[in-house]
Amino acid sequence: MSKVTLKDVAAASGVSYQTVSKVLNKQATVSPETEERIWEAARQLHYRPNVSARNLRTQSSNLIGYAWQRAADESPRPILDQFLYNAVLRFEQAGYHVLTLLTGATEEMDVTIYRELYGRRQVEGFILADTNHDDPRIAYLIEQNIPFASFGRANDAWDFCWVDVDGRHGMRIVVEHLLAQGHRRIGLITWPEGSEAGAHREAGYEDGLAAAGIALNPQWIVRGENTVQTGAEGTTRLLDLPAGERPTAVMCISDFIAIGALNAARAAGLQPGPDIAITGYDDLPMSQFFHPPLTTVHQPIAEVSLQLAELLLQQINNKPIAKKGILLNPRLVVRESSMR
Amino acid sequence: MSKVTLKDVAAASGVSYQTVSKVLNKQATVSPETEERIWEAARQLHYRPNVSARNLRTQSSNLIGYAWQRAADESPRPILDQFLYNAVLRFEQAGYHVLTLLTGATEEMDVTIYRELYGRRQVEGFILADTNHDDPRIAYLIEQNIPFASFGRANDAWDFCWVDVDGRHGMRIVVEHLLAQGHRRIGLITWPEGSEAGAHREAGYEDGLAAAGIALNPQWIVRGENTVQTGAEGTTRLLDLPAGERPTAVMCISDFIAIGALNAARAAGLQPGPDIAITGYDDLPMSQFFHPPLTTVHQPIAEVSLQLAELLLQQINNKPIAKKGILLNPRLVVRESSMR
DNA sequence: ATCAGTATTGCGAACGTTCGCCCGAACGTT
DNA sequence: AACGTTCGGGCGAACGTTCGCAATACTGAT
Repeated sequence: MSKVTLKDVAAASGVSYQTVSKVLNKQATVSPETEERIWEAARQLHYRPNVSARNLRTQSSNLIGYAWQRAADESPRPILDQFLYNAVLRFEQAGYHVLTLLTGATEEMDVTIYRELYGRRQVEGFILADTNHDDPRIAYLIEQNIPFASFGRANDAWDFCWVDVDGRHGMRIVVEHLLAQGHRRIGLITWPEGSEAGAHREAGYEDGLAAAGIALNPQWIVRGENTVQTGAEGTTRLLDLPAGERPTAVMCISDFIAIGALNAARAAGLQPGPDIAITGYDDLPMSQFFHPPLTTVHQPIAEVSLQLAELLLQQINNKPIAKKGILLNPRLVVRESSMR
Repeated sequence: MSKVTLKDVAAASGVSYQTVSKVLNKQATVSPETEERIWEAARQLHYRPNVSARNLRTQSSNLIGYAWQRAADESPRPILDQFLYNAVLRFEQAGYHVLTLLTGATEEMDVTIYRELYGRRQVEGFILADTNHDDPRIAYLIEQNIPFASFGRANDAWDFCWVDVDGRHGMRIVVEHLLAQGHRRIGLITWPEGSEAGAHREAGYEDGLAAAGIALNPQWIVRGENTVQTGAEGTTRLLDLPAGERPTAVMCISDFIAIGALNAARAAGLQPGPDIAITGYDDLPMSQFFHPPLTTVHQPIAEVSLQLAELLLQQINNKPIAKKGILLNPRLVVRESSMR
């Protein structure tokens, strides 16, 4: 049971072990009889190639690294899990496996794990997520010329492979939907400044208002971490504005925040939908079951991971890459939380 | 930049490459000066050991396989993600990395992926989740004597390493809580028969009723897949029972089902909590933000993954194992959905 | 009968480590 | 002055593949 090698198969079928290797890799010109004999022996002995030996010889590993970033607050990220699932799916089709790494809290340390894994030839490339402006990981990977592709953009000047969902467009269509519902005073609960994705989505909010000729009111914008509590406190603050300035609709930059907004609105005696419109962003699996069901923006996650995998595989195999950056469109999902 | 090997470091420091290996692995008796010279050269040249070569020589891979099962309905499993995160954390501390595999829909095919990966010496062991009675994967791994540890039990007669959360106890404390609230007619919405975890939880439900001297009413038990819809339909069915038999409390076997129950109860004009008690199981991150917040059972997931990793590492390193099965206690989390 | 040409298979080498054993020199001991 | 001991380090071998080229046998044509 222990370990059967090429030599064992060779001995069993009466040829040299190198010939066995060639036959098993379908790159030999041998007589049909010996070929069958070899295959039969391999089957009988349950031969499996040793990946370490193969990798050493071929100077490859067929492994992709994906570093999982976990926020300090332990909040899970259903989006990323779905993302990971689909990426793994694509990579396995291409004969690659995915190594799941963990990345610490400190940004500086991040780079070491990429450096080590690639330096040791353990992985052939990386998939990144949760990227940000001036992301040190991206800077490092570009500089070292290490194959990678990221979910999310970074600095515009940097030249690398990425796939992103157009948050600017996503937020804009939310605004347009709310305008169509007759809303004129629209609040926004968003993340702290400094987030690349956040900046794009905020731009979409501004675009939408500007297109409708509505002047931006700074008091309509509230910031906080990506928590339910932020949504609750932000909504309370917006509702405390004087009647003439108080928003009749609240856009949240994530479903997580939106659920806090829903709760706070109800606590204030308002029924989300008829009394105040509330929208989210991400379309978490649960969001359709909130009370009321949440209007939100759905991102084509499966498509993102597919394209990302494609980009990375092309780099690894030195294929020409048509377009390094791919921007996908999200889709508005209207539910009761924004219907009068 | 390409690839610097032991020989390069040896040439730079004027010793044989085997000596460099020993020094870098801290198992050499050399003079302090040469040692420092070697380290310095390794640092300057950015030497990183080639894992394939090392693995080939040492007959190890320092890799653990974890096969991710995805339900056909695409529903994500936040619990499992949290589980995976903590397991990876522990393994990385021990110098292992985790390979994330995908497992198809068909149960038979499952075994091949385990067979291949272990046979090719790509991984040294496996972590399993979502186990069931007569699980073919477990049967195979036991038979082949492949190191593994599973989240969840299987057949009692099988001897293998597992960690589980005591669902029987979990459901029982829910019953006791409801009894204390004055409920006597308690419904149960559960999975289809044939689930190991389901059977344990159902037993806890029965235990609790029996201890209180309440006869089990078959009509109180409704079954369906693990979806929100099941919860909604099940609740409606329970509420349709004649007044004398109609449950005043509905226990759900998962939070997913419970959210459907909450919605259906409200749709029937009942306020969850005062009018009808509803409980879940799992304590999803979102559950505390439902409307009303959901009473549920919290599982010590981080502890589960820690113990699981420990069990697997002990097997791999041929350490003696004190206890092959570890049963952890869950914790009741009382929220408004079950408070009058 | 000789020769080129092709079909089949063998062989040496290399990928980059780790491990056990050997060897020379320096040391102190009897 | 001869003899173990220890220290510092070198050397051969092996882990299991893949790959290019060499070698043999067999085919058909001249």
